Amino acid sequence: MLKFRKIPAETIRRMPRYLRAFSLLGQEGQAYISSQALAGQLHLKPPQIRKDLSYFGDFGTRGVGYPVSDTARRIREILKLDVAQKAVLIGAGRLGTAIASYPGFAMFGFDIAAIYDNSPAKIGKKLAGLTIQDIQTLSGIAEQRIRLAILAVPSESAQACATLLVDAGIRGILNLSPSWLKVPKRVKVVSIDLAMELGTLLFYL
Amino acid sequence: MLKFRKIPAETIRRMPRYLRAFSLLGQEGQAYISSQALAGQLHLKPPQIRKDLSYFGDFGTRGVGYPVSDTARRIREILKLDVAQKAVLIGAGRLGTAIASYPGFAMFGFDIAAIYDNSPAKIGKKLAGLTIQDIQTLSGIAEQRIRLAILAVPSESAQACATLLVDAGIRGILNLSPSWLKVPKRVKVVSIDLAMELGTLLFYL
DNA sequence: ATCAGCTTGTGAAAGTGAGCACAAACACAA
DNA sequence: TTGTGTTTGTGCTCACTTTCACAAGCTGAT
Repeated sequence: MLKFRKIPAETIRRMPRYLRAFSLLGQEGQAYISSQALAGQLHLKPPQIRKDLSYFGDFGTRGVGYPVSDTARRIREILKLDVAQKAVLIGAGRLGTAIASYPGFAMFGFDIAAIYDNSPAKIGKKLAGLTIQDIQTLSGIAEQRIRLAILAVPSESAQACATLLVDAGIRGILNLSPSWLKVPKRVKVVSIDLAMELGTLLFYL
Repeated sequence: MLKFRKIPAETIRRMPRYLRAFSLLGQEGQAYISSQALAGQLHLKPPQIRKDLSYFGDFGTRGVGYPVSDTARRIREILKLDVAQKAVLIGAGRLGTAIASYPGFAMFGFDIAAIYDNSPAKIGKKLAGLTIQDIQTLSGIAEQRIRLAILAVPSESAQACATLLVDAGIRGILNLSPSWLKVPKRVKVVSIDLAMELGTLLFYL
């Protein structure tokens, strides 16, 4: 039964990992998997997986485990990946190029629908099958119903781009620069800071 | 006074952000900054900053704040960045190329000293001033005293590369593929999973 | 139908981290 | 020297997260 208690942020973060695991198991033709077996693969504890999934309803069958394809489908719905999600990529530099062709997005039915940059040298060129467009024309994406953006620009330009994105109606930003973006509360930002992770590594060295 | 209590992992993760902030303030010529002013910049609460720094000793002066250049220097020591840290990059694909020229590393005195790949088409070519070497010759890095590796290969190859790295004496791995690496306990792994962050974003959309 | 063997879902406990509130300490003015 | 205003360092409390332990429920064999 679906609970109304608040779902922990950490649980949400793990859901894509579960989805990946269930998708892979489905491709291998496995019909069921127990929390214990899955925990072995993902290097988590079994109760954590059970509790995480239970926040969204009763996924499993006692004595049997979790039905692989059905659970994968339900997690896709939870993450809104049952419908193809379009995203816009800002920045066609080296990082943007890498992102544009990142194979990991495809598995999630994730689709980069447009690429923007501010460099005249890049505008008009092709990248991953898309024509790089002028960032000044960004407001045009409003009609395309794109709600997500991936921001792969230097940190100096990050805030300016973020403001443009918000004005263009974007609802979520994946920020790959080490800067904090000031956006309205309705817009969700997730930042990945390479140096931050590297620092962790160095300390424990 | 230096505490002997265990330092929270989350504190460690924030240290590189503090270092970046103090470095920038130093370049601007500011001599002191209070936890309140710094909290405003980093979007944290002042007590968090004070508590984080206090784990490593008494950095500040009451009534004045934190001495910018001195604190930056001490954080560099804590993160072992007072000596230039060499790292090896595995994977010269699009992501590897982006990493090789990522400007964020330079600020931290971080130095990519060698690049390896398994593709005959890439071996021998130049990337960011370095010649791409055959991954089969990876054991050669042992003499160079490189302790860190950045793993930018497809997830299928990640575990095989990680094993090679461990055998070559690497102590820390920054894993950019969405896979869990099985390594001896003495080796520290930090993974960045783009799809995981994206999933978070989608849920809150 | 009953029982043994698993596995899920979950209340409660333990562990971890964040934020408040205040004493201690410093600078500067009178 | 004393007083005012500021800022750090930290004990304590609250909130969040993980883990345990076990009842409830399913399967297949006897």
